[in-house]
Amino acid sequence: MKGIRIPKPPLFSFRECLWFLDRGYDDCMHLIEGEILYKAITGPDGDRLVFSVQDDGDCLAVALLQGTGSKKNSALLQAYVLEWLDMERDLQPFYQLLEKQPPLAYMPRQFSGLRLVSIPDLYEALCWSIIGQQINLKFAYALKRRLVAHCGQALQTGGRTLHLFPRPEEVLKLGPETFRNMQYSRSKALYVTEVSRHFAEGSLGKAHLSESMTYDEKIGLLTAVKGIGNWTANYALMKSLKDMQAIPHGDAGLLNALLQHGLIRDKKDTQSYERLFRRFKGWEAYLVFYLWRSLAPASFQAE
DNA sequence: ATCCAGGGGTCAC
DNA sequence: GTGACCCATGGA
Repeated sequence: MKGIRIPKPPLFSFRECLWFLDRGYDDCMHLIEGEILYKAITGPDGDRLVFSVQDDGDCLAVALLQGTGSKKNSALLQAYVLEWLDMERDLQPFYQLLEKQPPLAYMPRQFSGLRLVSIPDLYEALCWSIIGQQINLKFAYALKRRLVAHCGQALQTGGRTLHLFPRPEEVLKLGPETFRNMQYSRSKALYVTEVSRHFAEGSLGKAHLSESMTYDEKIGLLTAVKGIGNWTANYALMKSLKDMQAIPHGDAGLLNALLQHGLIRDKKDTQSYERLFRRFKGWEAYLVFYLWRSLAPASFQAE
């Protein structure tokens, strides 16, 4: 297969996306070397693919490093990258809204071209959001790495190791002792198991959250699962289904960012909170993502 | 030492 | 519907 070239849309910055993926945490689901991004995914027929993405002028260059170079896989990779880096969205209306809010007006310039980097695999997104509940991110990434190392598949390519997120069936094989050894709390272990069971049984999946459903219906479906609360449901809708209405209400980082920008007086200032999000109707998830972006430690701010 | 981290469940009122 | 409490661990 020849490499794929994907034209970059306006207001797209691979560097900003790369910055997000490499913002100082030890994420085991991709690898970054210099300006090259590596990832492994599983195709619909179980094909395991390793690929790289890098900037190439007015395009992104995607190269298949491991797996069958079929036309089908080529199309799959292209679709995956488009979705992963949210390349098919016109950010112009969002930037216009930001510019109307003085505390946020710097964002279109400072974070220009940053896309909502997603987690296309809903199962992975839900597991990750459960793992990340309440604990600091560094510890959360360590917990994820242990789970992936324990029951995910590792692919070796040219001296690099890329991991596939475990299948729910693999996670269901883990006993309580294994989770405890990985420093999962009993609740976390239970919630991850519950989600795995639903996916393994086919009672939950992306197909259950069709685009014809309303936002409230999707939230209701997700929060019916033990361990998925309002925050987690919204996080998953935002990061996996890219539902622009999704807001992880109560999120500590979100509230801190709003405070820092003077957009709310305190963490109970629901009036200002709701007024702000009303102004960003249709772009709520992007606003949250950009606010999170603004929280980056100075050492990881882009130059 | 104390509080907070990209929360959620449970139970009392 | 709201509030207190627990879970578990690491970082500041």
